[in-house]
Amino acid sequence: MMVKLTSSSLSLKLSTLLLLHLPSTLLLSPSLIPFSCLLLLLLHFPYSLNRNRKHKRNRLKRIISSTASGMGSDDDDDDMDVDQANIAGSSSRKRKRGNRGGGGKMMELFEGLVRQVMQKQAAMQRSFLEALEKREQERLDREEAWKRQEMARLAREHEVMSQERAASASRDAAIISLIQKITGHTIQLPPSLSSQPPPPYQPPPAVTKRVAEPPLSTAQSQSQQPIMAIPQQQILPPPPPSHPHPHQPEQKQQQQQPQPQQQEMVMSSEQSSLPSSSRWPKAEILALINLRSGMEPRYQDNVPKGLLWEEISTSMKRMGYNRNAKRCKEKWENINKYYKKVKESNKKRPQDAKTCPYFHRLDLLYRNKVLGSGGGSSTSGLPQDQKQSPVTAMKPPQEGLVNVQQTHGSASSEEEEPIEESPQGTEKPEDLVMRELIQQQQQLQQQESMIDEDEKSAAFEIAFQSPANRGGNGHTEPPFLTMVQ
DNA sequence: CCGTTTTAGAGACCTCCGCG
DNA sequence: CGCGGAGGTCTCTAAAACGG
Repeated sequence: MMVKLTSSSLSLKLSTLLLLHLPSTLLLSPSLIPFSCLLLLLLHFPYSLNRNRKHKRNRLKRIISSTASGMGSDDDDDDMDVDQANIAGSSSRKRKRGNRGGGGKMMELFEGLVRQVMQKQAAMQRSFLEALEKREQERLDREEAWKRQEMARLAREHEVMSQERAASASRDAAIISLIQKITGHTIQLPPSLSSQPPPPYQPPPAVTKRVAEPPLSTAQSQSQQPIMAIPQQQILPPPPPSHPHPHQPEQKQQQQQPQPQQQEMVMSSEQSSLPSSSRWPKAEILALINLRSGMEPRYQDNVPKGLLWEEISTSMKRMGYNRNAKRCKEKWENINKYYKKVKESNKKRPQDAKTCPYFHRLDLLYRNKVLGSGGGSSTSGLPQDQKQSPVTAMKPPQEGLVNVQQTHGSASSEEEEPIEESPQGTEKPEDLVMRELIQQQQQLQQQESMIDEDEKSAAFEIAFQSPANRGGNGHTEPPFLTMVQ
């Protein structure tokens, strides 16, 4: 009876302990599994006692006593002890002696075992929590280090940007002073640009995007100052109209106009490698207009036109376009013819002017009297608004400045007429180059007398450094500060 | 998406006219 | 009469438009 009570109370304790601790114990420590199996086996005993009380009471006593004696020496042999107790019925007399006081020992034994389990589990929980805390601390340390690195990087970038901005500002100042010295005019800088304080910080993605945009300018692209358009227009390249040697102006142009020529050469390289087809590529037409308009002043006298077209053909061949003089002359007449035809008919042309990209150039040439009565065309068919007096054709530098400011997107209706039908936003780089060339030629005639040779060459260099980098839409910055470097 | 049709741009050639 | 410029016309071609 005492054994029964003891067993039932012990089973209650063990079941509670097992419910509380056994799952985690089993999970955390595989070495404790045999011991847990023993506990489960012990939980089964009350049912057995209830079923066969009379028959199995002695048997239970034997089992418990044998188990207690066996577990004292070796925990691993618990199952074997139970089986041995069941089997060894013949040696019951020996085991009766050892049965006295077995309940108290078992209690102590199981309590000790439970305590061990709980201690082990607590130790494992502590180590687990310590590991978690350690990992969390490491993660926080890494985050802190990364934040510090990011802050340092941003600070470095900001500093570099500030330095670049300062350098470009100093270059601008030097160039503007030089231009003022050359031209004798005081340059009115746009207040938003001249007095613009540097922004406190620009996010790096925007800066990198802007730097990557202009393909030809590398170091100057950071300056991002449309200011540079002003000196470009006030400094004039000197293609001398009355030069004794007809070939030299083109050579000079090609030497001192590296970027536009490079552009055109790149554009024409794939075309010029092959014999020129019947169709004139756009770059070729533009080159023809450029050459023809550039030679116009030299052939206004009694010079035979055959020489002119031979020279143009030679220049075209130098640029990679294989066109003979007859073809050049024919093409020139055709484009003028078509231009006038369209102008007379007032036909609505598509704004993109994809098929006739040189219209605005011709428009400008006619308007500026670069192409006057000669040049394979007459102004008889032109609309009246395109006929201007030579006074308006020879614009002072300030008008050129206005023109370029329009080119760069600033809205100004002061010009007598929009340059052409195409909006400013769709203008292409070569168009800008051509327009600048024309304006430079006009302004040159005015300023030739007041510019000595050294200043002229310097101005020429400055002016021709930039046009190809100005981009077509006015969004890219004109990096004319290449000359400073 | 693909084939066909339409349309405008452009090349080539010719003729006419003015001028020296 | 030769030369240069202008005008006209034919033809080709590429892009746009359109329909199945």
